[in-house]
Amino acid sequence: MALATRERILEAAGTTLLRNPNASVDEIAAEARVGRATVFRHFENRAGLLKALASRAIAETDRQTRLAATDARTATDALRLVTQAVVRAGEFFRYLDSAAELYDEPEIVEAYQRQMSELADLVGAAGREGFIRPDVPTAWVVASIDGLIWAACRAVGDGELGVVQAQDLVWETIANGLSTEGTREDRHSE
Amino acid sequence: MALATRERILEAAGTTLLRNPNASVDEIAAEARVGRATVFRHFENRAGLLKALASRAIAETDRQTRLAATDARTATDALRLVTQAVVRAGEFFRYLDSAAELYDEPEIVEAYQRQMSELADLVGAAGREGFIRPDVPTAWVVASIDGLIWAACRAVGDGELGVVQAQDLVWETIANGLSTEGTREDRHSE
DNA sequence: CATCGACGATACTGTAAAGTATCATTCTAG
DNA sequence: CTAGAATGATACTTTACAGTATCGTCGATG
Repeated sequence: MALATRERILEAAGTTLLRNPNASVDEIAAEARVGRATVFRHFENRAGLLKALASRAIAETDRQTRLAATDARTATDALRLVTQAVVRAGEFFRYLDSAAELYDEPEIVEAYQRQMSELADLVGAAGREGFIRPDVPTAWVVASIDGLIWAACRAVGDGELGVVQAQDLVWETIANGLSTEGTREDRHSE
Repeated sequence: MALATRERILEAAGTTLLRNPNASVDEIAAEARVGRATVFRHFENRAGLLKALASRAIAETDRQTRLAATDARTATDALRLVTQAVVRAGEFFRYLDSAAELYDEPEIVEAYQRQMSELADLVGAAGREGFIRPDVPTAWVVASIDGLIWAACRAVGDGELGVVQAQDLVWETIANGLSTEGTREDRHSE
């Protein structure tokens, strides 16, 4: 079936490119257990394949975040749900870490900036609810949430943490940091 | 001068590879304002250049962290100083984000794992001092510190934050998170 | 059973970049 | 001033990979 094949190729591209961002079409086709020519039957060229893969990641992230945002009653809650949704979608975009070729795909860059800007809006709204410390620059809030999501996706991908556990830890770290100081009574080791 | 030329090439490689991880030797040579052949006079091949660049980043990070660690009176303080030292050294290794070719340089991989393991040791010691919440897995503490350092280096490189500001924000976020909830004033040792 | 479309295999071309070789030039130490 | 070393420029070879074309096979569908 055409659709199943296309999906197999995208899936294989994701895992192969995560292992080696410069993987050739040969390698991707081999991973998908598909002839190399078939890849070019489904995608105009290598760049088209990468673009389709990125679009899939963006769409999946959008789907997860919109789904999450509808459940939120406050901006703070929305920020939490969206953050955790992105962690859940992490497996779809983790390969993008090293996808330098996509920097000059305006459609992809624009989508990334839109998602970042939506995150910044959410941070702003949560700040107006008093959730975010006023002395921390918004740029840092956004950047650090991004960094923590990245760390969580990586930890999940490496099998160090489960998805749910990672989701909780990300939010806990955002909200309260890692320290016992100020948030809980001081305790000594286990 | 041979040394100055070699240094110019390394510098140019850093900035060029940050912009485009797949940059050719041509581009690097052009950025260094040096003939392409000269690059091959100073480095055996492209991989050798990347390896030298990575070694330089590792050495610089080691230098900064060891310098910082000597000033520390407690493990918690050492963790803070080392974290901030790595942020300071960030410009040297930020290009490594997308340096997939280095994954099969055992010397480089081993150095990276050593640095991560030293960080884990420091986290463990800080935990025994009661600084780290006992309910947070060490793997997550290490991963999230890594993620926050990464975010800080990126923000500095993009001009969003100054180095000192980023150093403070990283530690503040590690210690207390971003939220006003449940957190008191932060403790700085200086 | 016959047809049509998707696929695998393979061979071919074109190109970009790595790496090598050579020679003229420039810089520097003595 | 001169010899030797470092460099720039350039031309060349080789290789890896993208992309195209072709043909035979397999499988579903009518």
